[in-house]
Amino acid sequence: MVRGKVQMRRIENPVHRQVTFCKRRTGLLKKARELSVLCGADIGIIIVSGQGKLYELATNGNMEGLIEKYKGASGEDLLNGSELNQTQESEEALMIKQEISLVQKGLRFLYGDKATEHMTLEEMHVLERNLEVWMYKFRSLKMKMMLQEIQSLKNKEGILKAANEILQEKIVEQNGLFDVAQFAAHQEGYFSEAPAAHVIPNYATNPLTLDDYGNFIFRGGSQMGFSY
Amino acid sequence: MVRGKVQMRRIENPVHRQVTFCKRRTGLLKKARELSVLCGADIGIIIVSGQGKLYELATNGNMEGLIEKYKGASGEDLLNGSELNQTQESEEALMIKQEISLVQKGLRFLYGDKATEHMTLEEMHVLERNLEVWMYKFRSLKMKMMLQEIQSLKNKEGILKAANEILQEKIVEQNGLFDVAQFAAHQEGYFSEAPAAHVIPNYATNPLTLDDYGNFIFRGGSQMGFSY
DNA sequence: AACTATTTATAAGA
DNA sequence: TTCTTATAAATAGTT
Repeated sequence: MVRGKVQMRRIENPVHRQVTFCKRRTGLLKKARELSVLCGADIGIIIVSGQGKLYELATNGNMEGLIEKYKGASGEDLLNGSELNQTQESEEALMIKQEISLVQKGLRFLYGDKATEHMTLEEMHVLERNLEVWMYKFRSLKMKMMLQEIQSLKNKEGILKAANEILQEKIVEQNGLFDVAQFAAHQEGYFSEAPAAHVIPNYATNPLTLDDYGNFIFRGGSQMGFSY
Repeated sequence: MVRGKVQMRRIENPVHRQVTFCKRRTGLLKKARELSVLCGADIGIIIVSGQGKLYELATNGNMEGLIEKYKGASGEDLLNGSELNQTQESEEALMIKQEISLVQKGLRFLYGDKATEHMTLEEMHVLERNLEVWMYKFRSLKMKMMLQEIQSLKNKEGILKAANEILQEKIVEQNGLFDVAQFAAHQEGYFSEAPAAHVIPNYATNPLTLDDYGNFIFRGGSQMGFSY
């Protein structure tokens, strides 16, 4: 039992230290998972024990990505803009290829033979994540258009198939940097119900305002309502 | 004050979520510092909030060094294969494997040879729990994948219904530790809860999540209202 | 932020 | 290791 407060200094007894390490490590990772779930945060933890043993947690299943994000954020001050462009571009291409591969696997799973095509939970996680990132990348399209896209997707072959096709288009585009105008024009053709976009706004310099979301009625958050 | 257990799912109220994020983030970092001091471990934590804000802790004051160590180890991992892989495998991956394993066992039991595939009541409980976890993990996919999978299960007779029936048999055998009626009622609620109040998120700072996406696709939720 | 009723984590013992 | 249990610590909801 706990007798009095624990002194906050290194536990000298190696056995006690090991046991405490095991217990508290478990507790720490649990807390991290909870924080991630409750607050939608993305958390990565690296623990190196006194013996040099490594433990890790990446709540999104992608420590590398988190590290990149961390480095990107902390390196912002040092490196502005162009120098890393080349490597970032090839990384982008690699990522897109991976996304396509995963989406295609998802499609085979959905429309193909589920008996032979296995998707692990982890793959589903990554797929979900990639779709999220993908949507974020295209956030600069007008929300109204997005709504129509989504309704269109719903009516048509489904998000995975469309995502796949668009990603396929994007890989064609990847020789240059991503071109919003080109993509938007493509969207126009792809979704027949979409209104003609006479002007393609430059959202890089003109961020969306709330007015842009005007027709977009958001109906609350996720209400799956299960608990455990 | 704390009233009852906290439901382990995303906090929908943005204010509550933010407050909880702040409190639990502080708690997590404190736990990490304590573990580091008590056990001489080297710990790095990267947290990306839902708003994309970055928080970090490096107990030795050198996150870069820790990341290098991590990358070195996981690189070795890839080369060496099995042994390090076992100990250094991410908690997440381990959890997922366990989940899949148990669910597969459950499926074999339900649809395979019940005579040879034995499941204890405890395993059933865990399976039930894991199914909930599964459903939770998939909450933000809310896509055809989910729908088709679940409908497929439903068409087959429904794993949960079947599980319930079998649990009921078990319970009769074992003096009723488990309230099937309550469980079934709980199941009903999974997809039928009404959406919460209208919120207009700021997508400039809050990239769309698939939760948002799901509310487009399944607006109204009636399509998700299947029962078991 | 501060306050507490509760839950959760966990140190030590078995 | 794993379980038990007394106690410390964390924290959800309120003010």
